[in-house]
Amino acid sequence: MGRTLRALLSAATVEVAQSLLGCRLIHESSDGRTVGRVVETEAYLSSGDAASHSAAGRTRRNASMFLGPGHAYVYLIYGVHHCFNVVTGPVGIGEAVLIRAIEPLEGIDLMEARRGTDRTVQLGSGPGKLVQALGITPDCDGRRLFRGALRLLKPEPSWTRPGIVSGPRVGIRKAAELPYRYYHANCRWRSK
DNA sequence: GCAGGGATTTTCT
DNA sequence: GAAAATCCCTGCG
Repeated sequence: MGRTLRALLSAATVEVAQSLLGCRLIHESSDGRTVGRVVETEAYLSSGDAASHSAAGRTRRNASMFLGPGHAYVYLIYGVHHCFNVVTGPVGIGEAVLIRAIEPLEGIDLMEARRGTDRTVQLGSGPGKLVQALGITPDCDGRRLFRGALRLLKPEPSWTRPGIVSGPRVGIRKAAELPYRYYHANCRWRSK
């Protein structure tokens, strides 16, 4: 047996960002069940990372980043969209992995209805898009991801991981040179 | 196909 | 006042 999900999420954040690739993100809502496979992530650290929301300390908005491994951090971006992160690092430290893209696996009809498109490739190819497709809402912020309506699962044992590529993070100016974005090579589901 | 701009809230300077 | 871990629509070719 490999590591438990709990152990996997307790590793160093840049390692978790890579281990999360291939994991499944499941949301059971009153509308139905949707499942996506994580294919693109970004790590945000607690020190030496000016782009991290935790860089200036704890605020009401980023409080969930400090709750410890396996919590959800959901925040509003550009006043319009929400982004979903998996909190990492010890309690009180303030690190997280932004989920930037998923491959739709189950509940694709529901995802298309939520997104208002029948273009399956665009259901999860961006951090705001996947939040909308999975029906993740701000009240998911701070919740634990090991059980409950919104949860993470490790990849199926039969699943084989494609090669992992890293590069600069997207949409930031500070610390933009740090190669903390990870994604599967040759993956049609990642963001553009 | 690609560039440009609007939406709209929180945070920091 | 401006930037921000974004997305979508428009106009133009």
